[in-house]
Amino acid sequence: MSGGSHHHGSVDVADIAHHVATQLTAIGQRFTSNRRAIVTTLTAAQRPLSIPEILEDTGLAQSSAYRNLTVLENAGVVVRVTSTDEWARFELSEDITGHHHHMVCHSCGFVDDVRIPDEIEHELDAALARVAAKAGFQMAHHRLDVVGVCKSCR
Amino acid sequence: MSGGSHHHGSVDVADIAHHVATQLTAIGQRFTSNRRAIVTTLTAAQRPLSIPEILEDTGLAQSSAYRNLTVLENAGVVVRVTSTDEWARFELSEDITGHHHHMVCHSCGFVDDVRIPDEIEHELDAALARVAAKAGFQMAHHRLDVVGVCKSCR
DNA sequence: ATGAGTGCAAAGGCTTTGCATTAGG
DNA sequence: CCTAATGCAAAGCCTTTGCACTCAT
Repeated sequence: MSGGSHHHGSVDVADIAHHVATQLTAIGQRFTSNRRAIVTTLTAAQRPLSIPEILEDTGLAQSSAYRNLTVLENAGVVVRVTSTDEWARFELSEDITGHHHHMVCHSCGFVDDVRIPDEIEHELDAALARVAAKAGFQMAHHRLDVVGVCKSCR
Repeated sequence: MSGGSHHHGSVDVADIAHHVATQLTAIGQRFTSNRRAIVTTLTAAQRPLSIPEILEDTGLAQSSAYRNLTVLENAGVVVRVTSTDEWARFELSEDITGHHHHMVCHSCGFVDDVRIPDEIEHELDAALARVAAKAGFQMAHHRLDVVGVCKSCR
């Protein structure tokens, strides 16, 4: 409801639901209450969440969580994030949150969002596209993680 | 034996075995023939390999591969790399190969090494350390992947 | 001889899938 | 009504572990 405007290319928080509904409709899927619950939880978290965290917050069945997250992933509104532990994490796509990167805790697997200056971002992206193309690789996007120790594990 | 000198901070290829032996000894482990086979395979590959690839190349039992890779990881000479598929990949540590990043194929999971100009690397590292610290995160290192489509999948 | 390493098979743990039931259009 | 979604339980799949055997010191 409030405080979402510090994201770079994000849609306004109040429009997230509408955006998600549109994306789901586009692939012939409904915006059910469970899917709404997941989106609400992810929106509030402002960071990638693990399945246990999502289940605790939404009360969904495990299989429903996995299945709906897959649907939301196919709709392009959720992405799967890799941490250092054995759990997958899920967050809203950059269409919604704006481009950002992650800090992952090597000790507990906690993941938080982080943003770097646009100038460095652009330089980096250009350099990556260049070296990738030289290797016959067609770049879609880049992933950048800070690996380290989080506040609570220090 | 030849052509390893283009790595940035790498040890000479001929010294890898010696380096690995030293690292293993330091943690009270032996440099067995299976471990030597894994190191040889990873050295030749010049890119992160999956377990099936390692097994095919070395003929090891699956459990031996996993166990020895864990030992080599603890010795600091092998690192586990995340791709887009369900398989873990393993490669020699940057102590041996020099600092680099990865291009991962979103279609088949193939991973190859890639390097970016030092200047950008340093800028990036400084920026990351800065924003991480501001968030109470102690950065150990960064991970940077190009995600896209590899030569064979285009 | 003696402890580490090896390989086979079984178990673990996250994720996916089958199936009967429920709910939304 | 009728298809999609849900939840429980079971199955899958990568990875780890138990255990007996082998090898190196």
